Amino acid sequence: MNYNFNEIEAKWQKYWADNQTFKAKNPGSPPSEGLGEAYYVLDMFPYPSGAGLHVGHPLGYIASDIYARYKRHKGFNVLHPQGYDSFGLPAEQYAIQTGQHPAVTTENNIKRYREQLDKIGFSFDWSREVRTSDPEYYKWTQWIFIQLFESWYDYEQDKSRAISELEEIFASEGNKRVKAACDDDVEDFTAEEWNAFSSEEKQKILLKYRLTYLAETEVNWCPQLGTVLANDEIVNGVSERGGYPVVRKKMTQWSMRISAFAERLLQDLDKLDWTESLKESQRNWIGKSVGAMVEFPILSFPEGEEKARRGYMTGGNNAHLLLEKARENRNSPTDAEKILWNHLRNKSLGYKFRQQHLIDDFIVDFVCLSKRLVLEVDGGIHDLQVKEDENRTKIIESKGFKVLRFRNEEVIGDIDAVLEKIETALSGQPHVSEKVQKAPPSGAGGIRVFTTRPDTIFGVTFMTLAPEHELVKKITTPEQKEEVEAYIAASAKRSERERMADVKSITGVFTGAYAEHPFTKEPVPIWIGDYVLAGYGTGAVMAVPCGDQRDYDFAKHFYLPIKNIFENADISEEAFSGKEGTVIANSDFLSGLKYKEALQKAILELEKLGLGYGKTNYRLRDAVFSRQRYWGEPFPVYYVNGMPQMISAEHLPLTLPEVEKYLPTETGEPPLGNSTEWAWDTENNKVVPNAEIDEKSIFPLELNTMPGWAGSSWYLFRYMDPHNEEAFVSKEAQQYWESVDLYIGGSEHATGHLLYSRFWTKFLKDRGYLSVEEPFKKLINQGMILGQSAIPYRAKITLVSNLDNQKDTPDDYYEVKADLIENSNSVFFSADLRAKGVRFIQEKINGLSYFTSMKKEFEKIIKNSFGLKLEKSSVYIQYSGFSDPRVNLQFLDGLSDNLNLAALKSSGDEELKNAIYLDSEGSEITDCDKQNFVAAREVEKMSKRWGNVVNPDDICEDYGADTLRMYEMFLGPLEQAKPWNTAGITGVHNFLKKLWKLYHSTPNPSLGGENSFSVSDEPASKDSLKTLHKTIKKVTEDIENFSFNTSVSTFMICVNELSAQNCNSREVLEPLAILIAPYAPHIAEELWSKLGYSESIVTAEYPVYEEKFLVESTKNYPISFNGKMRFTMELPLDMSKEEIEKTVLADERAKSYLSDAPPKKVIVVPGKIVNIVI
RNA sequence: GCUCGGGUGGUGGAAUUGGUAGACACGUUGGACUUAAAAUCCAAUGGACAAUGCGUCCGUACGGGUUCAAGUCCCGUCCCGAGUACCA
Repeated sequence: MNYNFNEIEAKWQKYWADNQTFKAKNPGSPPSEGLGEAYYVLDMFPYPSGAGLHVGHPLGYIASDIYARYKRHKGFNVLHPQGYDSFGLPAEQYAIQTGQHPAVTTENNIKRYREQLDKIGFSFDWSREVRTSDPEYYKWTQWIFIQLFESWYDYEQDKSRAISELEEIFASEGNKRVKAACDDDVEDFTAEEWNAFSSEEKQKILLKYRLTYLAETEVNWCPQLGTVLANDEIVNGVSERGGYPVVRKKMTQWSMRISAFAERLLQDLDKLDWTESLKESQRNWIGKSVGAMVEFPILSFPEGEEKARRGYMTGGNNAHLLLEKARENRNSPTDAEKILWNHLRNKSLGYKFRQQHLIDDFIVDFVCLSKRLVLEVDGGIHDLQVKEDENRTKIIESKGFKVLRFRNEEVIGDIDAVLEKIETALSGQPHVSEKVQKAPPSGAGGIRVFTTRPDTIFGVTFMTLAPEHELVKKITTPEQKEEVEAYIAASAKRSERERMADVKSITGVFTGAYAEHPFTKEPVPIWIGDYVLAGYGTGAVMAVPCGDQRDYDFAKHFYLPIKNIFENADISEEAFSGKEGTVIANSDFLSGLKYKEALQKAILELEKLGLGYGKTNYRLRDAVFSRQRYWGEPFPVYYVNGMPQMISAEHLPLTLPEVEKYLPTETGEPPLGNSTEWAWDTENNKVVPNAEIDEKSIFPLELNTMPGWAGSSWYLFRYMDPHNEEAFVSKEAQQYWESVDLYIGGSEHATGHLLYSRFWTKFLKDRGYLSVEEPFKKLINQGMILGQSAIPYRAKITLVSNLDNQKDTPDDYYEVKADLIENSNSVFFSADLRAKGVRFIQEKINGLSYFTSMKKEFEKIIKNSFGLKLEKSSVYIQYSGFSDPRVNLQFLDGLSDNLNLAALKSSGDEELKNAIYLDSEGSEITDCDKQNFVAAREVEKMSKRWGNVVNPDDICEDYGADTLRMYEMFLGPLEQAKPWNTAGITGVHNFLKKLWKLYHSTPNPSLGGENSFSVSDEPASKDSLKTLHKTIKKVTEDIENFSFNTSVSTFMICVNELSAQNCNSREVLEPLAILIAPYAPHIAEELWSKLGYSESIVTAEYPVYEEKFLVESTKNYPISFNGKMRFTMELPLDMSKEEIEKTVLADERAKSYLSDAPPKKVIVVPGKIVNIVI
């Protein structure tokens, strides 16, 4: 019998299906005893696309399948399910184009997927299959959504709680003391106020606390896809799917308050057995930064806004003039001022006072900022200005200050009485140290910035706002208005992409306004610049040019001052960004302090002033949860007076309605708006036609659907108890299986799916529905299997280099005539021409631009493509797109690299059709038959478009599933990306044939050459047992370390050795079959049944490694001289060090290396090595 | 820029705590079997020198260092890949 893999594999696949071999046992259902220890192995479930599987897809499934089967042999009750993430864009796009219902497309695709998967012999428990688009499944997705709606996040207890508990708190004590995750614009209210609110007002407020909430947010709108996208669905400023542009737009959307979980999501990463790089991605995404929120009061406003202001110095919208005046006043105080200052300075009264200080547009004589107390000393002339003084006092008091007025005589005559009055006033004023979270203390408003370096606050020389910052319009002076508006308009036009591509250019405009430095009280000019992002922090920065490179560049560019506040730092060329060990200088009370001390001190002082507080900022934003699509979970939501209401859980699922068109409606509503039956009857609890909406008992339903990650965020729990109609998972099942022990999937989900499902798991745990905090204990990212593509090198670039000036130009270059390049659409050149080193020279330099941002990329291309190293200053380019086009592999002549130009030119691609092709000599190809054009090969993603997809079905047909499984593992480490090369598969296939032969007798040609099964019951030889146990040891270690490639090698070595030993002893071949069963299950089953077993091999006990078979009495010692191995010697292992040394040195070969001189030193490591130093 | 991985034959890749570098396989070359091819089997295969063997030298991106001994540890440099990016 020969190894007929097709027959064997079909037979066992049928057997497994018929016998439900891989059905995992659940607690509660019979047989409930002896379940064994639970082990949960999960693959990321696939989206069933129309293209079917290629050989890259099963890689992770094979690895997890091997592990699952291994664990079964080890006696575990293994849960190894599979399902489909079956809601998604492609089916819907297809529906838009063809009108075919996405459910039909999806069903067909799933069928195809299942067929393909079945052929590979996975040990999935298909009785537990889930599909996210199945109403019985998404019923529970909707249910979880409702739970989120009914919850809020309590920072005090650091967990999610029921919204009813929050209502209780509001009713009994208002919201002041509640530390909850909520919207920014929540206003304080008391219990009385709360109780007096109408039901609608209450709902509005509660919405700001719910873990899923409806709010107008700035979203990423993708016009081409007609939907919004989450941050993780955008790659490089364009949509992940389709690569369409994305714009910012304000829309009312459902959001998930994932930001409330930021700290837990970050902290708990440490508990997980994930790769460091993956954890790092999540850390990056969460983006925690610790620092301070600081407020810079705004000093000046343009005329016209608050014109009525009067003071001793009116009309001053130029704060620096005021400040100059203040400085002047400080330098020439009146006698009374001098006396008073002597009593106030240095915190003599316990509080810090400042003199001649600017408040709004007024210079006051003295002020204690932390107590909001202003002292004025009036001289004689003020008698004439009583009215103006009153006015001035009023305005200052409106800013929250108390004003005390003294006359010169009072101060000079009885300073003690004056001081007493001041002390009384001070004690009567509240201490302003409250965090500046709510309205800023000065009524005029301030600019709030987030900084991680409050210690550098004395280095602030200007501020920069994002162009979109809401204050920009308010503070811009009339003189600057035109310029500022032009700048805002220009930067609004620039797309996200342009902004990213052009990182280096420095742009910005002065607003004309000034802010006040919280400590020095000096004016700080306010600029706008698009290096500041509206979306991060507060959209404003305090610029510290000496410590931040971007601020530094900005300052240099606009000739703004740069103040050095670091001891011994050279900032003449660039900013100094050192932290640890840095000593702050030139910074008032921070001078001489080290970074850490200064940081704390700065925050403390800011808090005292009421102008700042320590704050932790996260980059993680709340996730937008609405999609304007058809093919997704409907929200269980209807609207009463515009307020969202949940459909109660017992009426779920709310199933997707039928629509005629899958496009948005004419009025721009989502596709569900096309449905005529999409209203909710609250009396009968069912969906009714839209026409019946009366806003009394029948209300409109939500038109958006949920995003793709909704269903995938919790599916792991559904597998535990997939048919439960009472709950998404029973407590019993969940507590038995806990969470996923091993999760395998692609790294592209690092910041999407993996973060969201951690979030939902934590939430469900908080609310008591789960016993675990994290969904995936161990996670492995399988690398991608790549295909090959063919590339004609594009030469549509104009390059002028100063190569002529360089002495060492390559001899072997080829000149391509400039006019050839100029006159064509595209020029491609043969890969072998490129290899020679090509140089393009154009004589006329017309319209050349110099793009800094492209330069680096270009230099790389020149270097990689032409092997030329160019001086940085020598490259000038005219950009016209560098990407080389990919050509479908079908255009290659056979297996060669030669492009079939005739076929290519008759293809549909305009560019390729009209292009000029240069052969290896650099001349244009006119005769496609005689001249060759060589395409370059590149390793990249498999894609139907490029014809480089390898189908696993074909491999199974030609070599068998066992070969495919082992070969995919053999390719290299699981986590590494690697190119597919079908040629190499023969090695693995031959191995399986050899394995088969071990169990069969040598063919006898006279009997027709048929092998027959033949295993002897004779005891195995010592060597064979040694081989077996060596293999058990290594394979077990490898499997535990997920080093599947090396275990395949180990099997090969084992079979090679056993073949050489002519081993056919049952004692060895039976354990070997079990060892290999996880990898090549079909052949193992076949051999197992031939060995006489009627039961499947899948639960056969894993062989136990026994050391005694490996014990050696001798060791082949490598003998090295000065560390270089020269020869080996077979010596007994129990030989002592001294004896070894003696024996080795006595050896003839050793003598010849020593050439009679005694060795300097002899190192003997028993059992390892002997090294002789000469 | 930052973070995390890497850099070993013609190729994919092995190499426990530092201890015989290149396991295993592909490819290539030669041979056997065949009318022939395929399949199968055997042998060789890091490079250079020597070539009959004995051998010698050089070799894990590059330059240093530690050590009896370095692919492995330390310092510096270069390059590649992935993620992320005016993150204040």
